[in-house]
This record gives sequence, structure tokens and C-alpha cells, in this order.
Amino acid sequence: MISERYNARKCELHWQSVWEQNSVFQAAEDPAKPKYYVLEMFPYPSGRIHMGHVRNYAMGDVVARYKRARGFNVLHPMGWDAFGMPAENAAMERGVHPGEWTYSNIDAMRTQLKHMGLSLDWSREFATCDPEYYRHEQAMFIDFLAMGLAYRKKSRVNWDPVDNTVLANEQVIDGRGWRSGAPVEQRDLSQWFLKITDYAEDLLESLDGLERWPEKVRAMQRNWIGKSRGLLVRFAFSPDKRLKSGQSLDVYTTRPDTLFGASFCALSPEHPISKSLAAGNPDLAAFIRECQQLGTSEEEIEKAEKRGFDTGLKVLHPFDSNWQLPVYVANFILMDYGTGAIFGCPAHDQRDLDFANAYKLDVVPVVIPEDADPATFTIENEAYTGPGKIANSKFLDGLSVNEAMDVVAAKLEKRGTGERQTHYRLRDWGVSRQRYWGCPIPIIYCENCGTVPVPKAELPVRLPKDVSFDKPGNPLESHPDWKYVKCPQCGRDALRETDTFDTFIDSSWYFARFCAPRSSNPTETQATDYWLPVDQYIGGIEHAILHLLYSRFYTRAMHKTGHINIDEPFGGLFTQGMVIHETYRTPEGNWLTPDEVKITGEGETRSAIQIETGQKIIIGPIEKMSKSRRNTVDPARIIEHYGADTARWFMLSDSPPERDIEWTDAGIEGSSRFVQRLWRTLQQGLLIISPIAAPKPDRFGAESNLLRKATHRTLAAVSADIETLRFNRAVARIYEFTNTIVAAVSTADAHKDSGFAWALREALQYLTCMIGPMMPHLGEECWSALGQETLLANASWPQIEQDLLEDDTVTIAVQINGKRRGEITYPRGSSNDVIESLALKLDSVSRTLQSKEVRKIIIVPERIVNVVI
RNA sequence: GCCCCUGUGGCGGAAUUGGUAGACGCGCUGGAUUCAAAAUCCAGUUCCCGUACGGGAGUGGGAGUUCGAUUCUCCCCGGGGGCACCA
Repeated sequence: MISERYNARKCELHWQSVWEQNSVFQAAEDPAKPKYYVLEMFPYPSGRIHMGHVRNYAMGDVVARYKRARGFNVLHPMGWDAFGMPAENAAMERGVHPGEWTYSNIDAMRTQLKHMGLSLDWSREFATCDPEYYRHEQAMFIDFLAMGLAYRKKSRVNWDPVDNTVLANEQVIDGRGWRSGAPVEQRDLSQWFLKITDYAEDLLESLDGLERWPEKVRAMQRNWIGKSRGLLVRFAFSPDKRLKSGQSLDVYTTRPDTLFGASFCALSPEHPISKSLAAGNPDLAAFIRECQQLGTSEEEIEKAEKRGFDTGLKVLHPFDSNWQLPVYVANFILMDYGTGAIFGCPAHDQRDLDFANAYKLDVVPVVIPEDADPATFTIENEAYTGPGKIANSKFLDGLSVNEAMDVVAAKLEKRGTGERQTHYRLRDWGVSRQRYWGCPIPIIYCENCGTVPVPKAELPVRLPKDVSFDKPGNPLESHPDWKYVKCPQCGRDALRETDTFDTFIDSSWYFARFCAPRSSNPTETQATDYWLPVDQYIGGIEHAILHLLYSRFYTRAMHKTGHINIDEPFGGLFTQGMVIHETYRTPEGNWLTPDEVKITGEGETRSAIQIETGQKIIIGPIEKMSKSRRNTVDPARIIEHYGADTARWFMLSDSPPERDIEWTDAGIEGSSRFVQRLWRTLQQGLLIISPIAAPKPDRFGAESNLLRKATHRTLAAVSADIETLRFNRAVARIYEFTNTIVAAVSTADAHKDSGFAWALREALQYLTCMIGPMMPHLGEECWSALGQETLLANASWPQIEQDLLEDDTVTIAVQINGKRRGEITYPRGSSNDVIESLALKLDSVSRTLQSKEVRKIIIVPERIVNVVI
């Protein structure tokens, strides 16, 4: 029989409309059913989805559909992280309004996502740039302010002196503005901050309770919070007329044990003492300006060559007032950490060592490894940070590192020149952005009343539509009238805050909004109490720290202000690997998409040209797919050509979901072939299988029993794989199982076997259920072909018969000296004596043993036999 | 620079978490079917020696622990992510 090929395009449209017409995926609270909230990180509407999105949403959809089948009331919503810089860049480059650009992107991407056949509740969709969303953000900010969770302080930004605009770190390239090319400066601006540091300890401790989070994410957050115990040391200055009398230099150190190895002190360029000295010293002022050209990013600062400026000031060593240490201003000292000043111990800190070598300062090792000789142990280009005994440190000599820390801390505390402290690396969250396309900060500045929140009744503070991007800088600032308002308290002329919120705020609570997306309050307790926390959150590993930590904090802040009753937003987290791809740039530095480039040659001779112009292209590093690098691959052609099911299946196959994958469509033919093969096998099977309501036979023949074992074992394995999100393994099991079915269907003998028709129906039905979460359209088509009248999307996950999972015999390998020499099969539960004699009887073993003496036989039942000779 | 992850055939990867390395898929080779092609089916496919039987090597590199290491420990090398204004 020649069966018809599976027509993906026709079937996919059909089932998508059936699901939609029946509102199959619309969720509602149902206290009688256990809930399950599946959420994938919502996308930034860049215009087109790329393969990274397909991977993310295919994974989430498998979980959502699987949990539905398992009887859960599933919430699986979708929305848009719609504020952000790319919309403003589009406005500047193409003159299109950010809102218009964003909404048309949303339309395009929604269509693409719908073609994927995801089990989403689209009735809950929202975009964060909608005033009906961001008004609640404004209301909550006012609540945060009232509760002391928000405050204003001066903070530095990257400033482009030519474009007169604030630059994001991404827009600073080698210390220059990306458009103007002008060296970047740092500027102090008054900005709003949220007090995430209030929760540093809680955010740290609670990580232990997040058992369904990857350990690596918890580790990254722990390091980010960076709790340290150390000592604040007050260095007295040697008298100097540039200082106020009694002024001391406060230094925070986690290594007080190395105090005798100190050879200098260093101040951050932003340190108050640096600034006051600079006022009277043009050379120092110039040096500080140079430091500031590195921009604000920690990466730039730490990678830069270590440089310093000798202030001429001296401090006295706390344990020896005859010992003076020079005080530098140094480019690698961060004002935000500790006190913004350090004492440098070059022997035991690499940065200090680099600095000391550059400025010819002493390098005295004071921690000596156990196996080293203190008399000869020296440090040259590599600092020693390991354990050891203290040396060259007077009364500390011979102590361990920890003992020495205690002794130093105790002595200085007693003297009043030191204080044990706990510090966190975590800084407060700066949320002000000098940009248009974000949520306006609902604050009014009145000369009379000061900082006044916009009354809640007047929310939302809407973004004005009539803005111009002709001038650089924030269009809200230059808007003719938007910022001029009356003070809500005294009615006098006042000014609106023209900064908008960091877009991380938008994504810090959207999961809560999805529970009741049309509520006139930010959240609806009845809905959030039912749905939250998110049971399975899925997104890229690149969000391991910022987004996930901000959300954890924001949830706590919402709890404190009465908007929610939980502290941890995400019960289970899965961080998928990124889809990465090579990057391509023209010699002028313009990014090109993979479509625009032709690659020739291999290895050393590999090169690329731009298809349109024939010009040679620079092949850049392999990076995560992103709009800004243009290294994205649009799934549209793949979906159009092969169908959404094939695209989904392909993305789930092969690679473990947490691993990065370099995009290639090699192998997609295989996925497509499998779809056809499965459909064909089903067609052939339909001619053999028993009717839908046929009762289960009392007994099964050998062939049928083998098939049933394969069916139930595959189901057990696939269920476990989906529960743990190991989709690639589930795919492999399904391939194997399909091969088994194909073989059974094509074996004439099997058909005569007792109960085979029933066993084959069972196999095909189970197979259909198993592919359903991954290839839902094909699943529905098969389900219907099998004579089912319900939707597979609403069907229950099949039952496993436990007694089909176990065999009565065991096959294990026999090794000689750890090298495999053969295998034996024996009845389950056999004694070690039986196993041993079977193993020794093997030809391959006995042959080797003839000339050798057996020293030991290791038998691990049901695992291995190892004969040691 | 710092923190986190990662490395297995020609390619993506599997290995019950210390117990048969290479499941499954891709690709490739040969064959069947066909007027021909597509599709499909069958066989083979880690590398080296050998017609074969078989033997040896082998999980980025080096050391270690163990009867046994892809798995645990240490050092080194390559790749990716994050570094607070990309999202």
C-alpha cells in the first residue's frame, strides 16, 4: 500500500484553529485541581523570532503539554518585554516611532509564534510598554518609596561629550562612544535606586532553599552577592597639610593576616580624598579624568593596565608607626566596593603585584606554603593566594592564615583602629535611565515641597507620543511641555522626572501580572495565591544573575508592600543553553546576517564574502544569537518548508537542552524523515491493529509481549526524561521505539502472534501520546487516525504497567583487568558463585586465564564482573 | 582581570551518575528497488595493525585516587556566558 505523505502545512493550520476555537489552552483558577505554572522568559520584540526562541518555547511547550496530560491545571502565558533601547535606535536610524516599531514587531512575532503551535493562553497576552501594564509599576514604585525601598543618590554614567548623551555599557567600545567615537567621560547624575542591599542576606540564604534551581545559577548569585567577612582598618596619615587633622584612611580588607606584607595603599579615583587632592593638583585631576575614560564597566576597569598616581601622602603601618606606606590613586580600585580604598599586599594579590611591579614597590611574602622554605621563598610575577604559614610578620609568624586574621582583628579592635565587618559586593539597584522608551518614573520635583510622588489617582504617567529623536539625549527632557507640571501638593510650577525605569523592572514582576493580567490592581491576591510561584521557569543562562536576582528582590519588595504573598517567584528554574552562531562584519564594522554571507574553504583557508557586493567579510567569534550582532537565523523558512513540528522536534533532538548549540540545520532532513516515517508506520499499523474498544487479551504471545515491554519501558523512560527536561534523550528513546514498531509491523510472524493486534494498537497510541508534547500537530493527526474522538491536547498521559519493566535475566560485562572480554547472561538473583563460574567459563576469559593466575574477582551483581590477574 | 559553565568518532551527542565508551540521529560507503530520479529498504561506518580470527589505542592535554575513571581530585589548554545602562 502506498500511503499518503503527511501534509504538515495543512494539518498544522487545521489543529491550530481547532485548539483556538475550543479555547483549549485558556486557563482559569480551579481549586479542585493541582496547578502548574510554566513560563518561558518572554521575548524582547526585536522583529523576528530566531532559533533561540524556538528552542526556548519548544521546551516550555513540552513541559506545559506534558503537565496538562498529567492532570495539572496549567498556566502557560506569553507577553512582550517591550521597552528598551533597540526601539530608540530604530527611531534614530529610520525615523519610525519606537511605539509603532515595537507594536509592529510584536504583531510579526506573534504570528510566528502562533505558527509554532504552542499551547499558550493568548488571552493573557500583554506588552510591558502598554500604559495598562506600566501604570502598576508606577504605583508600586510609589509604594516602595513609602516603605523606604527606593531612594535617590548621585551615581556615575557613561557620558558621550559629542552626542551629549548617556551611553549604555554596550555602547561604549574601547572607551569611545559607538556613534561619535569620542572618548567617554563619566558623569555624576542624581538617580533612583532600589534597596536590594536590604535583602542581601535573605537573597543569599534563600538560595539554599531553591532546590529546583541549577546549582551553577545559585553559585553565580552567591558570588554576585559576594558576602565577605573582613576587617576595617583605620590607617593614620603621616601629618600633611593637605589633610584635615585627625583624618584617617579607612580600608576594608578580607586579608588582615597579610598586613605585614603591605607595601602601599591605593584609593579609587572617585574616593573623596582623591577628589579633594585633585582640586589642588592638576596632574592628579588629569590622571583621574583618564581613569574615567574607561567607562563604568567593571570589566573594562579590571582588564586595563594597572596604573596609579603617587599622591605623596603617607600612612603609618598600624603595628609600626615608623613604617610609612605611600598612598596612590589607582585605576583598579572600585569605589563601590568596601571603602573604595585598599592596602596593597603584592605578594598575595595578583592585581597588587602587577601594580607593585609597575611602580617598583616592595614585594614581601608573608604567607609561605607548607612545603616551601621561608628563607628562599620569593614572589616574582605570580601572587601566592594559597594556604600556608605566616612569616616575616613579627608576632604573627608561624600562625595559620585564619589564626593570624583573628589576632590582627582582635588587636586592632582593642586599640580602636580596626573593626570586624561583613560586606556584600551587591550594590543597590540603579533604576534611572535617561531614555524615552521606558516606564516614566512617577515623581515630580517641586522647589517648595521637594520630591513628590505623582498621586496614584493620576496614574499612569504616560509617555508623550509626539517626541523627536533628531536631537541626541532624552526626548522627554527636550519635549516642549511634558515635564512642566504643577506640584500635586502646593500647586506651584514643578518639574516632572524625565528619567524612565530600567527595563529590568518590567521583567521583575510580569510573571505575577500574568495571573490576573486585566486587573485594575497590579496583582490579584486570589489569582497569585493560586498560581504562584512559577513551577517551571525556562530561559537562557545569560539571565542567571541580573534578571533572576532582580526578580527575587522585587518579589520580596512586592511582598513587603502587600502586593503578593510570596518571596521566591520561581520554584523551578531551567536554564537552557544558548543558540550561538558566528558573527560577520564588513571591514567598515557593519554587522551582517548569516543569510547575507557566503562561506568558502575550510580550516585555515576559510573565508567569507558578502553575497550582494562580493566584498570580503571578517568572520568574528561565535556568540549568542542577538539582534545587535545580527547573527540570528529566522526559523520562518524552516517552518514553512518542513512544518513547525519538524522544527520543534529538530530543536529538541540531539543536544542536551542546557548546553549551548552552534546553529546548523544539518540533520533537519532526518527530523523531517522521522515525521514521514512515523506517519507511514501508523498507516501500515492501522491495517493490523484491533478496534479502538477491543478488550485487552488475557494472554500475549512472545512477540507481542516483547513489543509491550518496549512500549512500557519507553513510556517510563520518556516520562522520566520529560520530567527532568532531558528532551534529547526522550527523542532518542522514541526513535528506538519507533524502530521496534517498524520491525514488528513488517515481520509476518508477529501478526499471527496472540494479542498482537491489541499490543500494536497500544504501542501506536502510546507513541502518539509521547510525541504529542513535542510534535502536537502530528500527534493530533495520529490520535484522530487511531479513531480517538477527543483531542490529544486534552488526553491523559498513558499508564505504565510496572511488571513489564523488569526482565528475569540480567546481561552484564565480564572484564579482565578492567578491559571488557565478553558478557554473560544469568537469571536475576543468581548467587555470586553462579555468576563467577559463568564468567570464568567464557571462552574469551578462560583462554587468557590459562597462562595467568587469578588474583581477585570483583563481582558487582547486575553491574560487572572484573577478573584481576 | 574576576565569577560560572563546557570539551567524547567526520558531525550533534548517549552512557542507569564509579561498572560493556560511542545508544539514537546526521553524514558517508556499498547494495536492493527504479527507464531514471525522489522517496524507501538492507548492510557497514571510532582509529591503527590484520584477508579473517583477533590484537592494540582511545572521551581536549598531563598527573593522581581505584580492581575499574567520560564520570572523582589537582595542574594546563581551547570554547561559551556574566561582570550591574543589551535584553
